[in-house]
Amino acid sequence: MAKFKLDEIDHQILDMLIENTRVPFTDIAKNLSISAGTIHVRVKKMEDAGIIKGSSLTLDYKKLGYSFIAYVGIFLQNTSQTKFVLERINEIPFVTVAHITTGKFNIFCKIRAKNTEHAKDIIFMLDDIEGVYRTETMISLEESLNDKKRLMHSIFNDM
Amino acid sequence: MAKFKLDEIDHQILDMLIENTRVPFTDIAKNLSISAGTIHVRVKKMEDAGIIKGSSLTLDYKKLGYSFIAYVGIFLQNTSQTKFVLERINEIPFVTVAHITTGKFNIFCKIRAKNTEHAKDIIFMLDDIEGVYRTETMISLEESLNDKKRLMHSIFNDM
DNA sequence: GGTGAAACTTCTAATAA
DNA sequence: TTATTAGAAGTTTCACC
Repeated sequence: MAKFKLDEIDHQILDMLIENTRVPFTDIAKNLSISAGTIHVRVKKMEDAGIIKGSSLTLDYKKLGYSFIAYVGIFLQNTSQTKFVLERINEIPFVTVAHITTGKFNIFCKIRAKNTEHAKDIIFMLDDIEGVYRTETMISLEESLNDKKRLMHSIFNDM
Repeated sequence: MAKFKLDEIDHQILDMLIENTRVPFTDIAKNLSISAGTIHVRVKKMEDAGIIKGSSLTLDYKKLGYSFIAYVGIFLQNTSQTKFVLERINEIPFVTVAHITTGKFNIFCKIRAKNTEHAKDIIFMLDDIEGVYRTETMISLEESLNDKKRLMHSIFNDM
């Protein structure tokens, strides 16, 4: 996958959009002292290049009653079942992300649940998938998300 | 944390905004056959309630040259150092999320790097934090993200 | 590459129902 | 709570640097 070249202006545009995707292009334009038309063209270019894949809301799942997070490591009976099991896992909506991994586990996923009771149901669903040998759960007591903007700065300064 | 009540209309508004935060309110209004003003009021209400915490871009990190993902489990010498170590971890921009966990590890984090060489540097940084006893790395060979919209449907239908 | 202005679209807040 | 409305604001295109 080729590395796409972003210049300082692209980077500053991304910086503002990362914080708030609905910030008006006119505001970005004022901030960077360039025209709104240019912002539009550059954002479009980054979208066309696939750098910007989309945008999404950040929701407060705790307020929605989903405050339980856990990671579940999955051991398979046989690695040939990886694809099949992964597909089954992805059918469970409360699994937010799944990885095929090297190391201890064959598959590794993150779940978001209402509470321990609900998490238990989800883990049992994972255990019940054909080909799953056993699972190992790590409950998150506290999540701390890192700043996306800071990651982008690091990426950018490395280019 | 109280569970916030969303009705069917709120839910459908979120559905559209989750897919694309810049979708015009007039489009949402047309889709739901209600006025754009109402969309505006409802979105504002969800923002005020903190349900919508913000919005962010989905970027293609692979295209930016960052295709390496790994999870790192951290064992501490002493759990009293948890807060201190977590703070040091959060200073590393390539750590995208960190959790205090029960189970095998004391702290568990996800890193995003350019390649194995770069990942090695990050893991060494983690190892070098005062209070870290040892780390265990799981490399992601393939990541599959679950659909946010589907999670919201499950949450919504459960209300 | 970028600008600036025109034409078009969307937002937002006040008012009314 | 929702709809309407109208002025303000934002987006997008395009001729021209």
